[in-house]
Amino acid sequence: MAVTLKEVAERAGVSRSAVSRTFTDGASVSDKMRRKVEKAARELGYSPNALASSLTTGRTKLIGLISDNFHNPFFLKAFDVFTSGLQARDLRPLLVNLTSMPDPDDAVQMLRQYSVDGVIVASSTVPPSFATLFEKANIPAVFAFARYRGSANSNVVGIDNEFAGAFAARTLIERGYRNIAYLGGPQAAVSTTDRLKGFSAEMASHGLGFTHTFSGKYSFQAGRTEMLRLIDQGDLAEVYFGADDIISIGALSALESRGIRVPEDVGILGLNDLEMAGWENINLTTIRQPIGQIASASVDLMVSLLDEPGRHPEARLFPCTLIERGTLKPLKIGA
Amino acid sequence: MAVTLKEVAERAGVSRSAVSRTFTDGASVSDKMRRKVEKAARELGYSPNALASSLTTGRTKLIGLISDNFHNPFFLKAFDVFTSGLQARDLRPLLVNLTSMPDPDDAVQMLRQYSVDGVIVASSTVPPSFATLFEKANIPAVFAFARYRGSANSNVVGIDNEFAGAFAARTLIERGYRNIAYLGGPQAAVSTTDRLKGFSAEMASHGLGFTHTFSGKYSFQAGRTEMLRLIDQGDLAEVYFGADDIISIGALSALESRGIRVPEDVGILGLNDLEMAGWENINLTTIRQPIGQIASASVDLMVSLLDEPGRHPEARLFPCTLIERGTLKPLKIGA
DNA sequence: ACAAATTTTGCAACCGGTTGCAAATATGGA
DNA sequence: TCCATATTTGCAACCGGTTGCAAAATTTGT
Repeated sequence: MAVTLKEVAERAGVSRSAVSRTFTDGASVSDKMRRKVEKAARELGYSPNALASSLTTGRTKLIGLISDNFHNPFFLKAFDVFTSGLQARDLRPLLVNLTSMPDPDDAVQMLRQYSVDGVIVASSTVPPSFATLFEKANIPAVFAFARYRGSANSNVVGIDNEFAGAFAARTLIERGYRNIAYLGGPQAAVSTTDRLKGFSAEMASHGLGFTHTFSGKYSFQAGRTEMLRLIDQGDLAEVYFGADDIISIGALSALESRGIRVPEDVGILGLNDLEMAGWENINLTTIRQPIGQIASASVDLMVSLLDEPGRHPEARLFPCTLIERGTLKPLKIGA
Repeated sequence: MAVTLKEVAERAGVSRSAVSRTFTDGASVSDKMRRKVEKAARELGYSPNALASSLTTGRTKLIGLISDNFHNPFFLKAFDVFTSGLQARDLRPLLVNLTSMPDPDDAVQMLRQYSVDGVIVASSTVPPSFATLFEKANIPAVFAFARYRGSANSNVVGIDNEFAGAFAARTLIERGYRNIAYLGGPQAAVSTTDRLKGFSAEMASHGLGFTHTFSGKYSFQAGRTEMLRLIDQGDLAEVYFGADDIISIGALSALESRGIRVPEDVGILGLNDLEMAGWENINLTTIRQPIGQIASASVDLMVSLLDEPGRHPEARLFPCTLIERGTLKPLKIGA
């Protein structure tokens, strides 16, 4: 159907190799030849078949982009940066939606079949099997928004979730809160559990206890439902650290719908700094995770991995900062 | 690097064709043979190379998914449905972010090189060149959330934007509003201009005039900025139809930040019914565009196109419904 | 103008599969 | 049991490119 190299060669009256060479840069072709071939190619509307060439070159320029979070708006930004970053480097994202796969390991299998050059896993609820499966398949993998295992044995880009949890606890304590609670995302998400771990350690180091609960998903509804449950159960804490903005915004909505004032009656601290957190009608105080930087660094790391196959696994962690808005009582000056 | 068909054939002591056949269903292989081959394949960890086979079969099962809207959360939902729908049908989405391409036509070129079986264009600001380019390249294309041209000469799935605009006007007029304005998205988006067209016609048929302005993008900030401009310019209308929820929510935020009450001082009507529109802290009255259905129908249509190449172009349009929330004054009973 | 060095070109094998066709094997009927 | 028929298997060519190698053409030096 499509025009092939052979047809171009015939029309230009040259060998197939010659045509191939004019379309691979760095190959030796005379100007005369190049012009002849380009003319024929233009006339025929030829464009080389990337997949056929991948067969011999061993590179498809396909990068698997795996995610399982299509409910948190956070990922739209991430997708934007991932895709434009990959494209800018002449790589193409093959998107995999883990949510709708019966067995997550099928994703690995599928990406193998499509000979992707590498994989970016953008998820914090990723099955632990992934790292080893990709390693066994010899596919370089970058885990974005994932857990940093201390001894970096896989490529990780993100924040230090334990640190972020501790930072949250410290922030709340500094604000004078004592009756503090942790409102997590899904228990299966390493982001939620690691943040809890750091949060817990920091609380303990101040001699404070706290309660914690989980929402089933990283979604508005999950956060809202969980907070409604807490309200109905009575005995609210003075402040909640929601392990993600989308959870926190859901919680905020639950509080509002029950007439509980924020931050006067209950405080909320989020994490992420979603665009929505800054909307006037939400105005959530939160800890900022630099989403764009993380996505962008993940692509950079992927490219390094491709250039330098034997490379040591590396973790790239970014700092978090507090974004002061309206859902926490202010820091008392001089307190 | 990876295990090939040939190695499996050697280990199983059979021909390469035999191995190929056990992995393509509908091929004639005896049970004995199948078992032998599967055993060898399992031992070697073989998985067939989808790209190599595409070379002879002419099908890659790759579907280009083109979009240029990575700011409107609306698309996250769309992506979710697109990707899971495609996966469920054994197709793989190759994502293209138009925003970051210097020349949109490059996208077509790229997708040709990767021999995609089809393309889903999810955008309402798509260059008109696309339809013809894909047709010339003989790649079936579905335009989701796009303009329905009356005489369907391309495959379109979405809503009837002119009708939706008229519906909006009618709704506002029924509510007793007379000083009405239209707050559009980007002028380049056919969704914005078509909605305006229908809106305009309906207003005219009631003998009413109205003003309209555009926001540069479909984004919160664009809507907010434009509404701030309108406020500062003085002379606000009684009600605004925001051509998209994200624009409307931005406008809402602008009004709130200036102490203008909604719906008492100014009314807002959105379009889309984003998840956020339903959040208590936003509570936007809006016209619902069935995003999931549209995405899902787009995938269905794509599959039909693949099964039946000579098929006539078709438009699938979905109805819109009003979602009553808190940003419009109520319909007076018996009025 | 000629030989040596350099560049350009084409041949042919290969990448990892598929598939039409004919040979080989299995099945059924009498 | 033997032959006709149906099924399974392997051969070899092909899909659309790439690439090592040697032959052909060009450039360089003198």
